[in-house]
Amino acid sequence: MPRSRTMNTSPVPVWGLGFLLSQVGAHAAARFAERLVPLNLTPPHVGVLGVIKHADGLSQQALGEMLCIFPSRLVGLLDELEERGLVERRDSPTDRRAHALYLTQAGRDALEKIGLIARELQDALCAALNKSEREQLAAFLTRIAAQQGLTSGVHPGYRKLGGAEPK
Amino acid sequence: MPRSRTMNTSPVPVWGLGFLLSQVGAHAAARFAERLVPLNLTPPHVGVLGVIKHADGLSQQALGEMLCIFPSRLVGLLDELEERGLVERRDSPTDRRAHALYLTQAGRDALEKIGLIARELQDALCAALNKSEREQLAAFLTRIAAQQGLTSGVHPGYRKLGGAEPK
DNA sequence: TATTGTTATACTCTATAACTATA
DNA sequence: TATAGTTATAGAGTATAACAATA
Repeated sequence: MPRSRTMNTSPVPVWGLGFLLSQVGAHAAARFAERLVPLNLTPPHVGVLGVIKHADGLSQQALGEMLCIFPSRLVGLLDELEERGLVERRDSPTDRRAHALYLTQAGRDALEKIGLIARELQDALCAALNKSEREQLAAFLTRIAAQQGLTSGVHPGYRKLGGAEPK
Repeated sequence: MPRSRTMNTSPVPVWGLGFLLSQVGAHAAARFAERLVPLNLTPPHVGVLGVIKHADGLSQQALGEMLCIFPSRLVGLLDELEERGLVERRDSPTDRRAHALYLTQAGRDALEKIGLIARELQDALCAALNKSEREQLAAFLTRIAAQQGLTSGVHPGYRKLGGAEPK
């Protein structure tokens, strides 16, 4: 009886594709967080920056809904980003209760660096795959994400509660 | 200029394959945890059960090293599994300080149910892919996991600190 | 003196609730 | 009366440190 080509040398059972997705995904997330440390940022910070970049002037309320982050949590994240000079809270022109969020130049620069980090990480993670395999993998994951109702750019790890989607 | 087939309808930027892996992986993990709730178990519990099944009689020390879990944390996890009647702490025959860990019949039954849950989840997660695509995806992820030094069955989420591998 | 498992404590992250000021 | 943002508080999960029994 022939052994399978990918022999299991581990002391523990294999839980299938679900486990594999989760395992590799957690690894990717950990490596990303690691590479953000020199920038003094965390993945949720990056999520916030990314949304503001593409929706300049939005309110904290709107931002929280997009990322499924509680308003109270956003306060801290934005405080940190503002301290570091990456984000500005301006007064909303239409509602004196609300803030309008903007990236500073430093914020845009940081996003550039983050994009570079993400590309380097992608290369490192996919070292085992050639170009066409990477494209296939991306296509598979994109289809899964779409079918599962995941929103592009919204990480379940930002979420409040069980990973609900933004409205 | 033709639009790509997988149009990005999101309010936020796409961070590439690393983000996609992490996003889909976190989703898979959340859905798995969700399906474990009726069994009154969490993913770390499952990791522990899986290792004990394949290394009956091992010590807490050894178990912790395999899963990269701190001994003090293991105490709580094992307390819960013992309370639920899934695991037994017997006296080690060779070292009166140590415990030898064993699954009960209920523990083995629970692992059966968990296996079923994992297979159902896999089907749900991969609804967008046909059989051969799932196999390709599994092959890609297995290669990535191997190249990245991940140990089969050891989830980075169990880990102490930055996702180090077991010795 | 080192190691096994335990307990007690602290720390990090996130959610909940209460509050202020506007609308 | 409801909403935007804030503050204060609490909870979950995990790491660190100190400890008793045994090696």
